[in-house]
Amino acid sequence: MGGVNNIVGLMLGDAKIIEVLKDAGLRPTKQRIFVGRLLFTGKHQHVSADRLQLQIRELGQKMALATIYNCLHQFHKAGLLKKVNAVNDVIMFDTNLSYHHHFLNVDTGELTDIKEEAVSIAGLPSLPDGFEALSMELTIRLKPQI
Amino acid sequence: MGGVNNIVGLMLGDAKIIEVLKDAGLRPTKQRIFVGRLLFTGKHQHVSADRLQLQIRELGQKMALATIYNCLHQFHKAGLLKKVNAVNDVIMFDTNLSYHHHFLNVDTGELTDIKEEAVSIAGLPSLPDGFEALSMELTIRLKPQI
DNA sequence: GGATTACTTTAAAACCATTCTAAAGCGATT
DNA sequence: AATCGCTTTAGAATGGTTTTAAAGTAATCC
Repeated sequence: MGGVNNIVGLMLGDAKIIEVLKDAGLRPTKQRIFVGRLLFTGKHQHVSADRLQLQIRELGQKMALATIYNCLHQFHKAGLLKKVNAVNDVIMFDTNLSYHHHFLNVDTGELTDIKEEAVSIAGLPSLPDGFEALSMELTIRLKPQI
Repeated sequence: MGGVNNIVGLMLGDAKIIEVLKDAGLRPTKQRIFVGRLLFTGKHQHVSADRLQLQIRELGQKMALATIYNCLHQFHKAGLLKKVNAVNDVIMFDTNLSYHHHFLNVDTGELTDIKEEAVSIAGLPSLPDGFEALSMELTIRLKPQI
C-alpha cells in the first residue's frame, strides 16, 4: 500500500547482472542489482557516488549514500569498475575497463574517454624494484577557451 | 623576549625569492619567503599542505595550515608550482614545472618522477572544440609486490 | 618616521566527501 | 517458516580543505 519508497524488484535482463554478482561472491541484493543495471547497460560512463545517487533519485528511488559507496568499492574490487584518478577530491569510477586515457574538464570535473588509437605511448619506464604496475593512465586537463 | 615561536626573518639567498614573489604580485611576507625557501632551493619535490607543515615544525617553526594552503594555491596561480592529480584525497603540488610523468605508490600516496626520456607519447588526440589543454600527465600506479 | 590603508595571517568554525557504527533488514540455507 | 550471517541504513565521525572574523603586518602617504 503505497508510501514505501524503496528500490524496485527484478526486471528483465537482470539475470546476467545477478550472475556477475554471484561470480564475484556478492549477494545479488536489490540495491546491487539496481546499481548494476544503471552501470552495466548502455554506454560506458564515469560515475561518482554523488552523481549516482542523483541519477537514482531521478528514477524515483532512494538509496543510502553509504550503500552506493559500498557498492562502487565492491564492484571495483570485483573488477567490474576501474578507479580513475580522483577529480576535484571526488572518487570516480569508469565502467570502461579497457585501456584508455581521459580528458578532464577541470571546471566541471567531467571525464571523457580519449579514443585508444589517438595516443600511443612508446617505451615503458622500468618500474622501481619491488613494485608492480596496477594501471597507467594519461590525463589531459582541459579548460574552456575564453 | 623568547617564547614567541614565530617564523624567522630573512636569510641569505632570499633576495631571489622576494623578487619572484613581487613579480607574481605577492607581498614578500615572512611566511611566503619561508615556504619559498623550502620549496625552491635544492631538489624538486612533491608536497602536500600537511607534509609541508610537518617539515616546518621539524625546523622549529610554526605556521597555520590555512596559511600553507593559501601559500601553495597562490604559488600555483603564479606558475611557481604544478598541481598534480590528487592522491588519496590529498592535493599535491610539484616544484618540477617541466613536462614529466609520475609513478604513484597507491599504498603511501608517494609520487616519484619518471625520467623524461623514459616515455614518449606519440600523437596528441585532437582536443574537443572550445577547449585548450592545460597539462598532460601520465600516471603509473604502483603497488608493492607481495 | 608615524599614521593610514590594504592585504595577510591566524585559530577556530564550517564544509563536504567519505567512512564508520550499531541497529534493523534481508538473502540463503535448512 | 526459522535461523544465520551478510547488507542496508541513518546518523555520527573523520579528515582534508576552505571560510570567517579578528589581530597583525607590509606598503603608502604625509
